[in-house]
Amino acid sequence: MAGAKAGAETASGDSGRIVAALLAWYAQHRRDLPWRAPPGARADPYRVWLSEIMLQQTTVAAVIPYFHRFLDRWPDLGAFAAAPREEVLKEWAGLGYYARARNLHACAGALVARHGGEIPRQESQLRALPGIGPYTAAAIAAIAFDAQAVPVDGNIERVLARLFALQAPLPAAKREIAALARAFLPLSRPGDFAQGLMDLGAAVCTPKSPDCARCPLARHCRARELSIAGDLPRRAPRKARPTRRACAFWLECGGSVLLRQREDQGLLGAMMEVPTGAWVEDGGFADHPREAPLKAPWRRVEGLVRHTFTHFHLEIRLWRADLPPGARPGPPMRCRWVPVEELAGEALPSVMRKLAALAARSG
DNA sequence: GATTCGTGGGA
DNA sequence: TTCCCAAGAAT
Repeated sequence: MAGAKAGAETASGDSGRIVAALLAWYAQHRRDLPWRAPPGARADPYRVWLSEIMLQQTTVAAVIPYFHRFLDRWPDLGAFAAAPREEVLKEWAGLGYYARARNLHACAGALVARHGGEIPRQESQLRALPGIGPYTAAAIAAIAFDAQAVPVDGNIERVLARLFALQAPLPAAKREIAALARAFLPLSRPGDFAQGLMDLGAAVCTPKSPDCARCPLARHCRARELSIAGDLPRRAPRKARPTRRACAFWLECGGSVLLRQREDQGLLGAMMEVPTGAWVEDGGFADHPREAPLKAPWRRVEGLVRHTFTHFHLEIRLWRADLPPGARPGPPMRCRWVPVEELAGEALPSVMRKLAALAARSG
C-alpha cells in the first residue's frame, strides 16, 4: 500500500484542482445519454439502476437500444417488478451475461419485498441486492442520489492509473486504485464527478491512444509526464482460449421448431437453445446424431457455426430433421414447439440465433 | 485471488 | 485473423 499512500498524498495536494477541472470539462462535454437527466437535475433511480446493470462490461452503444426497449415496455419499477422473468429474458436476449437479467428480475422482487418498491439510497443497502456489487452500488448512490460514493469502473481505473502512473498490473491493483479514488472525497457533486471521470475515460483517456492534448487533467497526469499514458493500466496476461465442439439439432414440424430451456445456472442460464449435445473441449464432431433429443430422420447441415465466448471458442455442427405436420411429438423435458415466425421474440442468445440463421439457409 | 460469465466493434 | 476489451458480479 506504499504506492497508494504516496498517490493519495499527491492527490490531496491537487485533488481540488483536479475535481474542478473535471467538473468544468464535464459541463461542456457530457454525453447526452437516455438514462441521464438534464444538467443540474437528478436522474430517475429506476433508470440509473437499469442502465448500470446493462452497462456492466457492456458498451454504451450496445446498451442504448436495449435500454429504450426496456423503458418503453416497463416505464417504471412497478411495471418492471410485475414482469414475468421469461419476458425479461426475452428482452435481454443478445445483450449477454444473462445472470444480469436473472438478477435484475430477482432484484426487482427484492425491492418490492424489502424496500417498498423503491430503490434505496444507501450504498450498503444497494450492495445487498442481487446483481449489485461494489461498483454498481456506488454508482447508483452517487448518480441517482448524489451520495458520497466513488464508483470505480474500468474507465475510472484507467484514468486514475494514468493520473498517478500506477505500474502495478490489474486486477491486483484494484484495491490501490479504489483507495486513490476515495482520496477525492468529500465531493460537492459525487454523481457528476463519477460520470465526468467515466466520460473522460470513454472520450479522451481511451485505452489505446489517449488524446492527452484534449485532456483537462493533462497538467496533473504523471503518466503523460512520463509518456506512458497509452501503456497504462498494465494488465496481467490472459490465458489462451480453447475450442469446444458440439452438435445441435434443428427439428421442424408444421412450421414450428423444437427449442429447449437451458439449466437455470451457468452459461446462457435459463435462456432458450436449439437443443445441443455435450460441448467437448478438444473433441471432434460425432458422425451420428446420437445426442438428438428425439428420434427423427436427421441429416447433416452443411457449414459450421462459430462463436467465441469469454473463455472459449465454440464450433457447432448442425443436424436437421423435418417431420410431417401431423406427426408432431410431445416436447421432451424442458422443450417447447415454437413457430419459426416467432423465433425473433424468443429468449435466444446470439449463438443460438446463428444456428437459426444456418437452419433457415438449409431449409 | 482465480474463474466463470456474452457480445460486437475496432485496431 | 486475431486480439482487445466495455459503466463487474458471483462463486
